[in-house]
Amino acid sequence: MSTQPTGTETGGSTYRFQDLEAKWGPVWEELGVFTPKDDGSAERRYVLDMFPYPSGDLHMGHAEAFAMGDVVARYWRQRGYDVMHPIGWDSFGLPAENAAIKRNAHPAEWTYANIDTQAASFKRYAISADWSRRLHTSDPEYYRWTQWLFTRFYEKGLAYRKDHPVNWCPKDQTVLANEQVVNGACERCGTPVTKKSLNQWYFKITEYADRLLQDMEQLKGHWPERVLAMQRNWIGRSEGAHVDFVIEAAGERPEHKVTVFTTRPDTLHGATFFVVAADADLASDLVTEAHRAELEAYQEQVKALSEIERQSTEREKTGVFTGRYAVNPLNGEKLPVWAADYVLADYGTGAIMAVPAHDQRDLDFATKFGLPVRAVLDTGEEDPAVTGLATTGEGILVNSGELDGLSKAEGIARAIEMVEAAGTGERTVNFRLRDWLLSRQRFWGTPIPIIHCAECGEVPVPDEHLPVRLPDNLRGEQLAPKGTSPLAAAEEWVNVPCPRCGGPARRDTDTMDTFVDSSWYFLRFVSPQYTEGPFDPEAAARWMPVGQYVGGVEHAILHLLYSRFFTKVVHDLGLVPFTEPFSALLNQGQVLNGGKAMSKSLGNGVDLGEQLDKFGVDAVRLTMVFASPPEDDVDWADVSPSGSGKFLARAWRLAGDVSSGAGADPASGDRALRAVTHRTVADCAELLDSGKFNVVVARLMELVNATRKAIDSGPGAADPAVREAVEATAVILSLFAPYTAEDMWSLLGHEPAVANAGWPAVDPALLVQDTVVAVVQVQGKVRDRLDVPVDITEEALRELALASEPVQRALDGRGLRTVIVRAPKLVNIVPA
RNA sequence: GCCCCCAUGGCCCAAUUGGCAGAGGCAGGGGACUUAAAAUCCUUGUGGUGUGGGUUCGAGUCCCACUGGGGGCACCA
Repeated sequence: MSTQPTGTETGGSTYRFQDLEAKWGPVWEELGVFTPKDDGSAERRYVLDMFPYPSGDLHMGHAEAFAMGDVVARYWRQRGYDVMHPIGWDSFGLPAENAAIKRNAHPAEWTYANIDTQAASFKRYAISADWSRRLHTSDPEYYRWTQWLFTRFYEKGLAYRKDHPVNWCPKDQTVLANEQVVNGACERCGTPVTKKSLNQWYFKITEYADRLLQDMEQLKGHWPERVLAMQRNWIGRSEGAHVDFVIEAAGERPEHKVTVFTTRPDTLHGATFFVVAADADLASDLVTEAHRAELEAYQEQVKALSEIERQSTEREKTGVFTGRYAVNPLNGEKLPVWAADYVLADYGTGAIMAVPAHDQRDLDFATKFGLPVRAVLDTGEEDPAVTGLATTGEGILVNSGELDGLSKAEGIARAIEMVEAAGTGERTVNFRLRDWLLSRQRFWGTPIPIIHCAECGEVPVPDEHLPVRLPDNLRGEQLAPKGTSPLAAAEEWVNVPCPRCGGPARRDTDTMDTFVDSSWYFLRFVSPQYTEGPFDPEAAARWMPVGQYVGGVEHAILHLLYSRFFTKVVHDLGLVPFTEPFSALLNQGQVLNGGKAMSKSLGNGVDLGEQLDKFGVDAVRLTMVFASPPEDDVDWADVSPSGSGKFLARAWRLAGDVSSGAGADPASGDRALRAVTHRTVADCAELLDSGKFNVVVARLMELVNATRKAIDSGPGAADPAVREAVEATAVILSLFAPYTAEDMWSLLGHEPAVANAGWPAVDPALLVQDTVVAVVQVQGKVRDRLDVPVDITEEALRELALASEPVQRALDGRGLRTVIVRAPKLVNIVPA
């Protein structure tokens, strides 16, 4: 007899996942069961998985993430909500361009071919997506509105250009946002990043720093705490003061006012020198002619460092004297002004007052260059000048004039009052967050809709001329990175008349970072065919915010912060009533193999397609969900897709065994099995609401085991309670294993689709037990178990417990000190 | 260096939020069926919850310290 390696057989029928996948895929396709009604007949809910980048076919990571999102979508649908669960592609980006260069092709060819591959895989994977809302960010119909939004940002002053030292990836030949630099290297290719001074486009996300921080209050409890912590960290709010220092005139150089940011104004009297960022214009402005050559040599030296070297905290401090002196506004002391690279040009004001006694970096610098150290806060520790360790704790101010005797906190408050009174400073809040550098010198992205005119300057492309389409005549080598955008080479595309004056003008040749595209796609999904704007505001108000967002924690800062920013701007434009895009966030874990992330270099990759061929879609999906809590990593070496397959076969066989007719009244069925069924349904709902998907599967396995037992050695296959149990199993299983569940539903005599069967009703009467087992402890040790009525009184239970023979034996004649009674479950007797 | 999370049978993981440590699965042992095997079914768990303290009648759960693992930030003034 020939057997399928994965088939299991009983009573003449065999579970073959291949057959089920072939049978039900087309049926669902025809039914279109996953398009929301959007008619107000049910409460709307929006479930969204972070849309994929089309790099080849789907992989194990997609399989996990989308399995999780689909559990939520399918559960909510069973609960009767009108669920929107769309799918699309983040289809602009460098890999397509690199592939095009290599194959002398257009990036669109590679991109759309991969999208087709992934779309087919998603269908096989039975994601309950609404395919009618499908979008691709590289479609002109989409990026038209990315450009439209850019124009709105521009009009509000939230998109601007500036000359600034930027992160430059020498390999990708493009600039990078701060968020895309990881440990001094390009997050995409790992190449050490260098600095380059360029004129680039920025979004003024810093203007929203406070709101991005404040509004996280709404997300608490619904977003993973660590994501909120990372964003908080990234925004980096710090309270302190701006203090003005006057730089004395020196020879040909006039007097100059420089503001510093400090979190420790209480230590103003401890400032012994002053430092400006070496790479800031300020350094060159201040330096005297006598010191200019030295500064310039130093600046060259700084520029030559890679970001990795520059960020090393091991590195010795370097710097040069500028020949100038700053006057301490509090005590009139003259402080030498140095230029150094440990002060950052783009944090605070790019200049600091150095207090070596109470700041380790300043102390290291002072030690290196023989500058004085003066402690002004007595912390009870040894003198930093002697130990080389700056003191940063609490203490009492000394050597600080009228601040003497105050605590650190009092000193900070008083010092701010003093500079404010003197008009030389003010309380302020500073953020670590920098503006978002959005322009890229590459081809395959959204063109920046700006025209540069010699007469009119920057002129936005009028809305009615959008989209600014990418030229389609560039391919292969013409797209090779050369440090300027390949678009610049498309002369007939670049040269256009100025929309304002009609004179000769040139298009901006940079494209947008793909994170711009993905910062609003969740809005486009609410009305993907809308032509009057990026989205229909009414549809957005109906569907948004997203009720459950699912994706990897690698986007904790980048995508999620940018999307929050975009949503706030769109809110300020009056287009949406809400200020946060994602009410709840689930970060699914990674799929590992043998304790490590799958990677080509380790050779431990697992191919999703092979797994699906071998075990079936349902078994792979079930394995992903059952392996661990959703947010934990899944190690493919530790799990058993074949075990999942066995369970599915076991569940499926139940449906074939049911011998009562569809519609049989369960009321007459076996009460014990009914109680298990209803308990399971009730518990699963609670578990799904709290995201414990793995436990739901475990509970479902229990139900299947109980049902098997009922058929084989209980009331038998004809008992209506068995049908009730199997129907509940099919519905719950449909969240994880849609093919198997659908076939069970069909075997039970129902029409498709089980996805719309509705969550089983729970009869509360079946959840209450009339007796429970009460545990009787003596000194915390279990001595007896009593069958008692659930509603037993404390007194009655106490009496029963004390009367128990094993308890009396354990007490051994000792008297009672305390008896704790928690009716009906527990009695703890403490002997005297 | 700073911050956050985690630690339960050989492994992946539950434990109604302070009340009997073990639900589910994997692996392993035993058995039924079979000429045999596969498949299927039945059956099988002293590890006391990383370590040391503490609170409590009672701690996997709360508090403190430590160890181990994972993650984030890191010249941010």
